Parts: sequence; structure tokens; C-alpha cells
Amino acid sequence: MDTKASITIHDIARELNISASTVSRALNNNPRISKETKDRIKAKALEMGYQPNTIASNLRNQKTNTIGIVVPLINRHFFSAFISGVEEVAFAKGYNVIISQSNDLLEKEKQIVHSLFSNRVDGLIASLSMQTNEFDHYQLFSKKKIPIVFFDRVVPELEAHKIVVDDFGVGFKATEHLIEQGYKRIAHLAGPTVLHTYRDRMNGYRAALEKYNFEIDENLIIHNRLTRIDGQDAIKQLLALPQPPDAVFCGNDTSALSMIVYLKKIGVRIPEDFGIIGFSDEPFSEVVTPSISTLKQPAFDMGVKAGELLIQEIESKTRLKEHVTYTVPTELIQRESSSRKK
Amino acid sequence: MDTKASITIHDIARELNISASTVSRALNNNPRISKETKDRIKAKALEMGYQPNTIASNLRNQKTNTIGIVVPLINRHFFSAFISGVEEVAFAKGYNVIISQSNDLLEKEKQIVHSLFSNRVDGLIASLSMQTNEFDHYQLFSKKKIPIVFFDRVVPELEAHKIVVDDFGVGFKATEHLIEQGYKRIAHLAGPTVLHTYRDRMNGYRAALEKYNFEIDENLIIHNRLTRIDGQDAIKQLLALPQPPDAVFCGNDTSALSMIVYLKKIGVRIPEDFGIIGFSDEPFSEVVTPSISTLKQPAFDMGVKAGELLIQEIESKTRLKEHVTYTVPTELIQRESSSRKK
DNA sequence: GTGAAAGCGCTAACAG
DNA sequence: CTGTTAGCGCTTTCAC
Repeated sequence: MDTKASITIHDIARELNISASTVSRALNNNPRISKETKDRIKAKALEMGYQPNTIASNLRNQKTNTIGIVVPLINRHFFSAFISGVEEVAFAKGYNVIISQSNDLLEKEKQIVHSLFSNRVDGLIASLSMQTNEFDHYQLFSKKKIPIVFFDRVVPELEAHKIVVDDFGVGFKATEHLIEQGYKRIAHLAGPTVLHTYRDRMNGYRAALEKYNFEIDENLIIHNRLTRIDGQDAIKQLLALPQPPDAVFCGNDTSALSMIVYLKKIGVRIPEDFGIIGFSDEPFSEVVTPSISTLKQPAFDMGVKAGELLIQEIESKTRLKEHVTYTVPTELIQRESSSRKK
Repeated sequence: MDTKASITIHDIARELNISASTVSRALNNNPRISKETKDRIKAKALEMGYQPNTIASNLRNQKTNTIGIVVPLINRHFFSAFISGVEEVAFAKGYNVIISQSNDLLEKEKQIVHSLFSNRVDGLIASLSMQTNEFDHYQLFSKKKIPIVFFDRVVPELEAHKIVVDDFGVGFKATEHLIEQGYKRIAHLAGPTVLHTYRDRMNGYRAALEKYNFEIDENLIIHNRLTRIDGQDAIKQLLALPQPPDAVFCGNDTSALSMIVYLKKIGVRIPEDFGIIGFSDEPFSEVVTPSISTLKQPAFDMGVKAGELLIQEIESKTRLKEHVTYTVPTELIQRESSSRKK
């Protein structure tokens, strides 16, 4: 019978005629156990095929060595790269990672957060769903001083650590780049203004235009959800203006791509007649024709940073008073879609 | 003080002057508790902000409602889409998902599998690392009759459930498609033959050639790891042959893309002079120029299937005697890179 | 319909 | 250096 219940430290203890606590200590390398008995115990454990029961140990220690991650959708390049980064540091430091996706639904996000709490994760890393406009569920954690790190989609109101990109800088750099390339009328396809992220980027865009004494024309700013369809609709709308733009800074690479596809179809030359820059450097951005200029969001590094910050906070006895916000730099990647000058 | 230890069922019991077992039963909707007391208890629990301790319950129940996933790398489209599928069914059925990446390293894979076992996951879903040539670590699970589902990279020797694509069919369909498009000398860029997956695809390729009475030229079959560099090296090598091919079936879209980039650079027209078909339908495949013909691996659906199969097995009292293998169909997606005929 | 008591497997005082 | 004992929070027989 191999269905027999797992062997426990008691089984080992019995075999060796010693106490379970000694076994426990030996297995945990407690210095108070003589090397000799340690070896004997470990050998026996191996022989018997002992596998520690982490659950029991977790319960006893009030620590699970597990961190929870909440993302809108695992299957999106930015998030999976981020998670990959978190997992890497987590594993290195002996933590497991429980991952859940909210599907951008507030209700599911709430359930997940409760579930992770009940599973007593030692810390939480989360990016808010698009719907999230209340934050009580996170109070569970903050009340018990369990550290949280938010990333990407964060809200200023929330008292927690944050990892974000410099959105203002993103808008500014992208716009300035287009100006430097000699484009004269620059539009902006922005995401929903309810999200801070997009507001900041738009402000960066405005600031760059102002710096170079460009007129700010509200007709050139379009808000939508930045899907492929949205990108196509937006470029049509822009070209139909009495004074259409000759370049656009898109809120993501997906919408930038769909604009490019449309512009190519109607015979507009990129970058000669029209310049485009996107955001986030998707895997396809480098390989499409023309390749898409963009700003790279260092997803993996953000994950590493988030993991490190969280674990450090978990393991420090004293919780940080201040909530830190890491603003990670973005890198402008100039490719064909905006390279009018050499 | 809110750092005070969490409230337990005992706290609720004390407040209500009843026993902890009654509270436990009420919270679990045990029918033997009167509706009235149930309501009283639940109200109190809510009022006191009670959050069940899943760890304790897991220990007692010898069940964690958690499934472990092992993949080579989270941040790859196929795997993240697969995981997304697993997570979806898991969540719906009340399971958590612990994810780890092996980084294609056998040693890390072993560590992970042990760790997941120690965490007493109720079941395991895994895709082997490229290095994996021993399987003892999985015996842990099979010995204790904990169900495992392997997917994608599987080995026939392993006694477990499997979810795979029809690799032979993949090779056959891809090759036949190129033949139908009028290509005359068809090469194959294959992965390492140690992996069954790649052997089967190659056999499909051979079978298709035979069916149409094409000569099988071993010089046209190249084995490597299918990276971008590998793709470029392979196409150079192929073109340098005395009788170079006029089409190639690549083991993945990444190598297909790098071939396309190279061929464009040296002025070879695709698909007129040279045909290419890849495998797995990466996000970029549709949007590059020319778009890449490929076979779509239904990653998300495979994840759903794996999750369902595993959970069903977990929850059935009797383990299936027979190990089932689901072969999921792949769909040929014809795009520009191979469309010589209309 | 409810309570008392034992125990899941492990760890950590405390004692020696 | 090692053993005894108690307990993490929950569930579940077994009583009544």
C-alpha cells in the first residue's frame, strides 16, 4: 500500500527512538543538535522518503512564504513578463507565488483578494482592474499590516507601495521625439481619463507641445480604450478633420499598429507623410513593417522590483512608515514609424 | 490595536456563548444547525470581520484546493494563455493556482515539484523543461495517487494524463499545404529530436513528402533550438546547399519570422520565390509583413481542458485506471507567407 | 441541534 | 544536546 498517509516527523522519531522535536530541529538545521544525530536523522528521512508538510509548518509559524499576485489578465505580455520577474525573485528567496486574474472585473477582484487573504499570503502584489473604483477589500491587508505593492494601475488615494512608470515623462518624451523628427501637427490617442496613468501621459503630451510653442488643439486628442478597432476609428476621425495631424502618439502599440495598417492601406507613407509612436513595446512592435517606435515599459524589471520590495517589507520587523513609490524609467525606442530624419 | 491576532471561530463562539464547533458548522452551512443560530453566527462573523483561516482548514481536511502549475517560462504566449485557461476553470471551481517556472532547467524543475508537493497541492499540471530527461520527482505525486496532467512537452514513458497537440498531423498538414501551393523542394527546421513533439512533427513532414512522392533529402532537415538566431543560421545554411529548397516548414513562428527577415533583406520574394509556414500562431504572426502562415495551438483551450481534467480527477473518489491522452486539434491558418496560389 | 475533545503535522517554550 | 508539552485554527467524531 502506498496510499498510506504520508510519513511525518513522528514516524522518523519512532524509527530512531528519539523525539519528534529533535527530528524537527535536525531537519531545520538547528545548531543545538549534534552533527552526528543530524546526519542520522537526515539519512533516515531520506530513506523513508519523508516530505515535510508545509501546511502544518505554515499554520504553526503563522507564515506561508507565499505571495499573492492579482492582475487583470495573465495572458498579456506586460503582465506575464511582470509576473515572471516576481516569480524569479520570489523563488530565489523561498517564496511561492499564487496568481489570480481579475479579468478586469471588480467583483472577481474582490473575491480573489479575500481568497488570498484567507490563504494567509505574506504579502500582495496587485494591479487594479479597469472597473476598480473602491478599495475596501485591500483594507483587509493594510489593517493587519500585511504589505501590499501596487503596480501599473494604481490610485494615488491608496496608502501602499507603488511601482509605476513615469507617465508624464512618457507623454513628454514621445511628443518631443515627434517634434524633433519634424512633425508639425501632433495628435494623441489617449486611454480613458478616469485612469491616472492616461491623464498623466496626456499632460506630458501637452507640456511638450507647450515647450515648443505648438498649438494645443483639443480636436487632436481622442479618448477610447485603445483596442485595435479604437485605433482604426481614431485615425479615420483624425484624417477627416479640416486640418488633419501629420503624426500621432498612441497610448499603446496595439492602437498604433492598427493605425499603421489603415494608413498603409490608404496609401499614406510612414514615416514620410505620417509619424507614429506607441507605448509599451509589444513583441510585435519590432517586427512589423514599418517597425513601431515606442517607449519600453520594463515589465520584467518592474516585477523584480515589486518582488524585492514586498519581500523586504515582509521580512523587516518594522513596517515602513512611509509608502514608497518607485517610478521606473521608460526608454524611448526609435524605430521606423517615426524616423523621418536620419 | 489592529495588529491583534486575527479573530477565530473561538472568538465568535465566546461572544455568542456557544461552542466553536457550532460556529464552524454554521459557517460551513451544516444542515444540522438551525437556521436561526446560523443567521446569528453569520451576522456576528460579519460584524467582527472574521476571515476564515484556510491554512488551518487545509491542514485538518488534508486538502488545499490548490493546484500547482509548472511551466518552462510564464512569459511566453503559449504558456501564459494556457495558464490563463487553467486559472479560469480553477477559480470557477474554488481552486487556487500556484505557478512556477522552471526556466527550462531540470534542477529548478525538481525543486519546484518538491516544493509544490510539500505545499500539498491537490494536483499538478506540468510541461517539462527542455532538459528534463528523468522523471523521479514526479513519482512523488504518482506514488501518493495525486493526479498529474502533463501538457505540451510530455514523454510517452510517463504514466499520467496528457494534453497534446497532434504533432504528426501538424507536420503533415503544414507540409501538404506547401506542396499544394506548388513548392517543389521543402525543408524542415525542427527542434531537438530528444523531444517527442519534434520527432512527431518531423515524421508528419516525412509522411507528407512520401504521400506526394517527393524525395526526402536529409540535408533539408535541420535541428536546433528554434530561436531567432537559429532561424537565421538555418536559412543561410539551406540557401547554401547545391540544391536549395524553395519552401520551409519551421518548428515555430519565431524562427519563421527570422527567416523572413533574412530573406527580405537579401531580396528573396515571399511567397513568390519562397514559401514559409511556422507553428503556434504567435501574436506577431498576423501582423508582420508578409503575415506568417502557421498552425494555431489552442493554448487557452488546452489550459481549460487540463484544468477540468485535473479537477475532475481530484474530486472523483476513484482514480482513473487508464491514463487519458487528449489530442487537441490544430488549425492551419493560411496567410501571406505561403499563399502562392489564390 | 449543540458541546467536548481529539487531532491534522509541525515548532518552540521550557525544562533538564 | 534532547524530551515534554502545548498550541497554531479548524473540523469531526462521539456524546447528550
